Amino acid sequence: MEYNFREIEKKWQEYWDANKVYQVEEDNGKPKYYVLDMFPYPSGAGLHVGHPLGYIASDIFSRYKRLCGFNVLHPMGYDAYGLPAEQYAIQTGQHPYITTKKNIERYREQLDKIGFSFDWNREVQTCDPKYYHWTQWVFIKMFNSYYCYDEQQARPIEELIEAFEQVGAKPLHVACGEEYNFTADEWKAKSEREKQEILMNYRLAYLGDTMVNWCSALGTVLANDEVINGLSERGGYPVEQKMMRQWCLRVSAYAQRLLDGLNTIDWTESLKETQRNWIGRSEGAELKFKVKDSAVEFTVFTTRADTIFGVTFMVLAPESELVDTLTTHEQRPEVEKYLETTKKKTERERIADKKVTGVFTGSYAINPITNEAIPVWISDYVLAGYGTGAIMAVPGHDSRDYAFAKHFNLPILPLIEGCDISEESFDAKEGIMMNSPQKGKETGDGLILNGLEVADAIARTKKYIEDKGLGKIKTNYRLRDATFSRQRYWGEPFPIYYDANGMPQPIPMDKLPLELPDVNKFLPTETGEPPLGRAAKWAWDRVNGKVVETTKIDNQTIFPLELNTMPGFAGSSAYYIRYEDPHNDKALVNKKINEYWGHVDLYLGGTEHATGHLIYSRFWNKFLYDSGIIKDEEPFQKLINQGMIQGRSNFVYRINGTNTFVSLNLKDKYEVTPLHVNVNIVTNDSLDIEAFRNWNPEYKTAEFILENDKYICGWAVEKMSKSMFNVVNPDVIVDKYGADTLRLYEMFLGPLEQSKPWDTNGIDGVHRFLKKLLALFFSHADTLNTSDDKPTTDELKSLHKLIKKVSFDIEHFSFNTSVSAFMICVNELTTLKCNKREILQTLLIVLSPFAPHITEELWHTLGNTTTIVEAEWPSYNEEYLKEDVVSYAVSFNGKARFNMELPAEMPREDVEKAALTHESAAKWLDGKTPKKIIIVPKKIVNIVI
RNA sequence: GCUCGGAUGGUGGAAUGGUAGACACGAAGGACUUAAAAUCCUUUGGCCAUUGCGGCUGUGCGGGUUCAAGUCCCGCUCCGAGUACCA
Repeated sequence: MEYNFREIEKKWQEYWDANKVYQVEEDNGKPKYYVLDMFPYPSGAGLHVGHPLGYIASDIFSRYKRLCGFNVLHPMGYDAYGLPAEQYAIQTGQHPYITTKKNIERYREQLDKIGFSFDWNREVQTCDPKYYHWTQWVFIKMFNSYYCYDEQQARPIEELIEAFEQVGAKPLHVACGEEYNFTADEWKAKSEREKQEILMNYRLAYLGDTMVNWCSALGTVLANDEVINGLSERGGYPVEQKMMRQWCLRVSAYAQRLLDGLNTIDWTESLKETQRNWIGRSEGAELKFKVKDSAVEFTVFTTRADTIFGVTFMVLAPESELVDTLTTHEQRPEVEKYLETTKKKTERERIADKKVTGVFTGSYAINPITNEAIPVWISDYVLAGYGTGAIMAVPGHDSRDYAFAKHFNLPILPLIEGCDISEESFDAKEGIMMNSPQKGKETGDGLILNGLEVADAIARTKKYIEDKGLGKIKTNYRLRDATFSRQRYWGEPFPIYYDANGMPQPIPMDKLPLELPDVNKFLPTETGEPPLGRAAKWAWDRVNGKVVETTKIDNQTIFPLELNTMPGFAGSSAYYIRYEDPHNDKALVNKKINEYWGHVDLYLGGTEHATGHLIYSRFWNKFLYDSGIIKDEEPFQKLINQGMIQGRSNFVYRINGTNTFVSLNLKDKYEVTPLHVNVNIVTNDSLDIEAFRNWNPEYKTAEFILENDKYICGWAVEKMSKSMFNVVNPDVIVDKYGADTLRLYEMFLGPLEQSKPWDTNGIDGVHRFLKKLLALFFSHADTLNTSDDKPTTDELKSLHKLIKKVSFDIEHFSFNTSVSAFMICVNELTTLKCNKREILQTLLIVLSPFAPHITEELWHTLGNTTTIVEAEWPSYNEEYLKEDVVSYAVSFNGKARFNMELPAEMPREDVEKAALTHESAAKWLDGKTPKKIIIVPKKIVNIVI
């Protein structure tokens, strides 16, 4: 029987498509299960062999859940806004929409070949106005909301206005960018414009002057997670800090809930840890310092309140507003010179430059506990964006303060008994306090920490600070608000126009979507405005509620529209919700439908989204939850990170100065240069010499020194990339071996969550397995050769062992060992010459999630008229797994020595006796009486001598 | 620096504290064949013995707990990932 996978796979893919086999609807009679893959950005290179890894795993799981009786939602779509299409547009003038559309078609073609069970009826594309309608809608809702800490949720902004009118700002406990203390009367006295400006500090989507990561090469700002080591994630261009007026999302308001939520979801510990670090909660205290001979006061944040007696100087960030106030006349020239040099440095240079720099302000601060005057310095090692932008420096116990003190010759005071600070600071939070206060410097009813453990000293000091009103206990988070503006064309337009006061106003919800306008070029304008500044038709007619020509702007009825667009994560933050109800043009999602599908039960994707998409999406989701739009607070219940597939590059070795190539194991005899060779012309590390000659004209006349008549290539694991010639397309594999082989092989490669190189060396084994499977069904004459006889015990044993193993493995995402189990089972059945219909039929069901095409084909060959998708997952029967005869391993002092076969039901004493009287036992016992005999359920008899 | 992973044959990788190396690749030998492909069979961690069918050793290194450790505990080494002037 020939395994004609091309014909089989084409036939069933067409059948599933024509009969809408994988379309799902809400069904209250069945439990739901939602399996989601991170949707891909459709790049021009197409899918490589790494992409489908997660998709195959999730598809296996979906198919399994379906067979178990769940109503499975398993959709797919495209994250279609992104930089590459726009960069390509800038270079070629081709509209990003065209590029994107073409790439999506290619992706779809590649995906279809692998036989996924996606419900394509639910496909979404983030660049589709019908989709981004709801991205814009959520943005307006965020604009019209603020965050209330008392209720721990987002509330409509009208409630805040009402509170201002009744009690003013001071008593409110809400998230805001700037602290206000106005009274209700003061609020009422403010102008409309002033009110709007104040409200902007409370909105969850707000326009704010913030330090942004500005990338001039890309001409846009970037979010924190898009910057890696001071370079842009895309392209690796330098990024500098710049003050800009930008749209931001108040993600920081949700910091605590984002942290708490991690305890309720089933993610890997390492991913949760990454998010915890990113959120960066730190508990400490804010402490007020008075400035000597001045009314000025400023606050610092510290987690080490216990070190207050070791503060020998203060440091301000260069960007701090206090710099100007605290700089004395004499110091001003020097300070200004310093500010000038730090401003010129990019973030990257600041980090890279390990040199200690700083300047004295001329002012002194008063330590609120010791009342000592200490100098205030400025240095760029203090960040403006964290805490208060000012610190109390404790050089004895902080390495950065230590380096600074050493450099500028400032005093260093040890505070912990027995610590050695002659070479470096003692940063550990442990030990017994001393010098707190120093001998002879005790004050009145002062604080005494000497003799306390650090942890107790921190607690005591915090309490003292609060009791005396010197400051307050404070929790800080590292998590910043997300900058939400991009100076780009290919993104969602903001549904915002600017009124006569220059204040942003959302366009009415019922006028959404606000469609992305056409532009003649995709670059920023000559005056430096974003590309949307080129749009001819990009002004808002408030009266008629529509977009009109830009030339008509009069700031009376026609207003300018926002020129920025939204970042990549805007469209990917709620796509999972949209899949639930993708065609709804009245709401993001119908409430009843969301009641049914709820959150994603299983989410599969790469770790690279840990601090980007997976934070934003959780934030976005919590906001929608607060607004009563969806029912679950956490979007992704269980999350599995599939590992990356790396490339496995092949090398040929050219003898220097010749066009002769020498095989791997002979290369040491020559002076050679290794060269990358296209992995697609190498099989099992053996080079296809003809293909190599044709690959590149340079090698047309190449000569070879072979070993065993073969040219063996060297190899290395590298990133999969075009330049290494190691990119493997899934289609190539599908054409050569079929989709079922690809699916099985990708799973067989190793544990799902582990990164591993793509290596086709073992693919023949998996392909062979499918051929063996076919052979079980057919006689040599290509005719179906199955029997309706009752299966034997051995056959049932083999089958039930398989069902048990595969069920367990799928639930635990251990797909690689499942594939092994199939191979073992088919080998056993082949040995048993099993052709029993009952056995084979069940085998097909269990295999079908992994290899849907061939199982479907055989399923029908056996005479079934429904698809295998409608079958029922079999349960296993322990009865069949019992053994009649048990093989015991007999060990002496834990070391196994011999085996013996005994009836399964034999009592313990008889097993012991059999072990001791076994002919092989005498040698090990050597006449001694055993001290102890242990029989464990694992069929091991351990005899302790 | 900090946090989290990981280390098992020539290779990818199996092993709820219980016969380490399942399964697969590769390699070697053999069968079929004029030959090749395909297919099938045998061997395959290392060392020794292979005209005694056995012995020793072995999961990065050093200790420990246990009748029994790849697995648990303590201390290292190396590799990978994330993160970093976060006070």
